[in-house]
Amino acid sequence: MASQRGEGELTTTPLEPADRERARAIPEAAVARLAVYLRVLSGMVDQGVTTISSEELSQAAGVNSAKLRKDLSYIGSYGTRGVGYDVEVLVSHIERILGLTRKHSVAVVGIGNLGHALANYGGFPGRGFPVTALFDVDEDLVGVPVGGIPVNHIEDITTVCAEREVSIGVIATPPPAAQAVCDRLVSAGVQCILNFAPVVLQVPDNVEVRKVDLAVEMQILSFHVARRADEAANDLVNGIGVDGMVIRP
Amino acid sequence: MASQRGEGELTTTPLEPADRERARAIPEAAVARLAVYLRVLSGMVDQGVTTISSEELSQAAGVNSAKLRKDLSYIGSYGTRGVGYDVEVLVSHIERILGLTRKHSVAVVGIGNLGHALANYGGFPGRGFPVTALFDVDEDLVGVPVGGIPVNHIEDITTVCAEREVSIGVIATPPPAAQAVCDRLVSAGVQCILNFAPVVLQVPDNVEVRKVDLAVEMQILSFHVARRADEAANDLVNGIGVDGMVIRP
DNA sequence: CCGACTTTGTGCATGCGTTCACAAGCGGTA
DNA sequence: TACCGCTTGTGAACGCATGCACAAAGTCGG
Ligand SMILES: NC(=O)c1ccc[n+]([C@@H]2O[C@H](COP(=O)([O-])OP(=O)(O)OC[C@H]3O[C@@H](n4cnc5c(N)ncnc54)[C@H](O)[C@@H]3O)[C@@H](O)[C@H]2O)c1
Ligand SMILES: NC(=O)c1ccc[n+]([C@@H]2O[C@H](COP(=O)([O-])OP(=O)(O)OC[C@H]3O[C@@H](n4cnc5c(N)ncnc54)[C@H](O)[C@@H]3O)[C@@H](O)[C@H]2O)c1
Repeated sequence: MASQRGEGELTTTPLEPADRERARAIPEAAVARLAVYLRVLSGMVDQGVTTISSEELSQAAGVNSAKLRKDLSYIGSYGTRGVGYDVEVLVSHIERILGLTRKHSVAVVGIGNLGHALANYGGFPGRGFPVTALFDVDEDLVGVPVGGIPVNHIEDITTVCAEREVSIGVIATPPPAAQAVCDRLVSAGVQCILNFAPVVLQVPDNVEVRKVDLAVEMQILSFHVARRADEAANDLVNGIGVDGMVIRP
Repeated sequence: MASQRGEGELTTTPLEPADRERARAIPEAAVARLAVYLRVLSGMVDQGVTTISSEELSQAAGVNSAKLRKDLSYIGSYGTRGVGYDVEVLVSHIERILGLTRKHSVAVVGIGNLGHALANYGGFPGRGFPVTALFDVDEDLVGVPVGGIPVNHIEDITTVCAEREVSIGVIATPPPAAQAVCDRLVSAGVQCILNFAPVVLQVPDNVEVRKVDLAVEMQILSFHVARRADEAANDLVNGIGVDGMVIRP
């Protein structure tokens, strides 16, 4: 079912066989960083920077320069030794590898607190992710435009997603509704899902899910506070003050 | 400066020496999963489940059962062979390791689209993360209550953060303001920052930053679509149809 | 009390990701 | 053209995380 629109997508920007091999091999972690490099590089273009070294770019992106070079090497050799990288060339290659040569239409499901924020957010279209459809179960919301797009009823999800060629579905419903919404997105042919609801979604193999769980993020931060406070306590009993000074040498 | 409130925190829930060693050794990836297990287990408690096996819990959390057991082993041996884990015991141990035995007061900076959603969100307080302070630079917003809390002016950040013992700062301002806001949070003594602005923040070593970058998440999804479409194209030229059937054997 | 059955906890192998360190390559200069 | 200094690209080593497979340790029925 999901492959119905598949053939149409094959016509966009065919990759060279060599690139194909590489794309398969890029580690997930490197992909995430490539997206960050892309953002930094876009800023460079705006500032009129034409060339950048791995050292400079790695600083701006907050990573090790060796890691940066390795990440870039996954997508090919587009630098000039002794000089650095041509910013625009790098941008276009990263965009190509990340599949940003075509637009990815986004649907948001659940137009509550978070859904409103997402729909109103101006940052996505400019980066190739136009929000083209909004869905909610609340009759009072249906028809109301949010961020310029009228809310559709969740029942119409299959038709509307097909019409607008939605490729990414964002789930911003309460947790109990998330799995059902996910199932509907999947049967509407959406293969990429970004989930804000704190639940583990079950999906078929051909669907990619990423989750954003703010409570988990905070708990990780909490863990580090606790660990740090504990190390301080530990150091204290070992005769080292909290500011690093030795109390009783 | 950040250590001013440090000593007060040392009094909360001292860990046993054995736990201390363990806490230091827990891999970051495992910490993130422990938070997920905790959420799932909390749901189990509500359903009246008293005991759970690693197999069941791993299913519910969407991970491999061996990995789950290894993760749990980082925090100690609290299971019963042949039976499984006592849900409540496990909950309390994970909470202890994650430092959730004390509340972590949260401040949100930048009360725009996203800041409003965060301030109105009811999910944080119940998980030990009460939002106790809101800040914005916009005079029209100052004094207006959002989610029950009046917005303070950004200039008052140091005083207010100290008063309300803020331990986590959330940045939801436009990107150009993020680094300045971050610096102010840091000098106000906040050691944990959750950043929604798509910029790389520079912070001292004793401050922990986590970022949530939705555009990056979408680009990762985009990469997978591209890779998949490409594999399909590849299979096609090798004589395999998009639905997996061989066309010309 | 015993033996069969269940499930944990972990040693070990494997694979992935990071980092180091340097040869190869390029531009500039004399 | 030949040399010099700079930066890339990557082989190789290391460390961390994952998953397997099984001994150890417990429960439960008889
Ligand atoms: N607001 C936040 O800052 C925040 C933070 C972290 C996580 N989350 C998570 O994001 C999700 C949304 O949060 P929120 O604060 O926007 O909630 P909300 O209650 O404000 O909005 C939920 C919306 O989903 C709609 N909805 C409910 N069932 C639906 C269904 N079956 N199909 C379509 N729409 C449906 C509701 O009508 C409502 O408009 C929740 O799962 C929440 O846990 C939110
Ligand atoms: N809205 C979203 O769904 C979304 C999605 C992804 C990322 N983001 C990011 O989150 C951030 C906030 O997005 P938003 O849509 O809420 O923006 P917004 O423009 O709606 O709100 C920003 C708020 O920050 C305030 N502000 C500006 N400078 C400030 C300063 N120096 N100190 C304190 N407050 C200040 C503004 O007054 C405004 O109220 C942005 O960086 C954006 O890129 C937002």
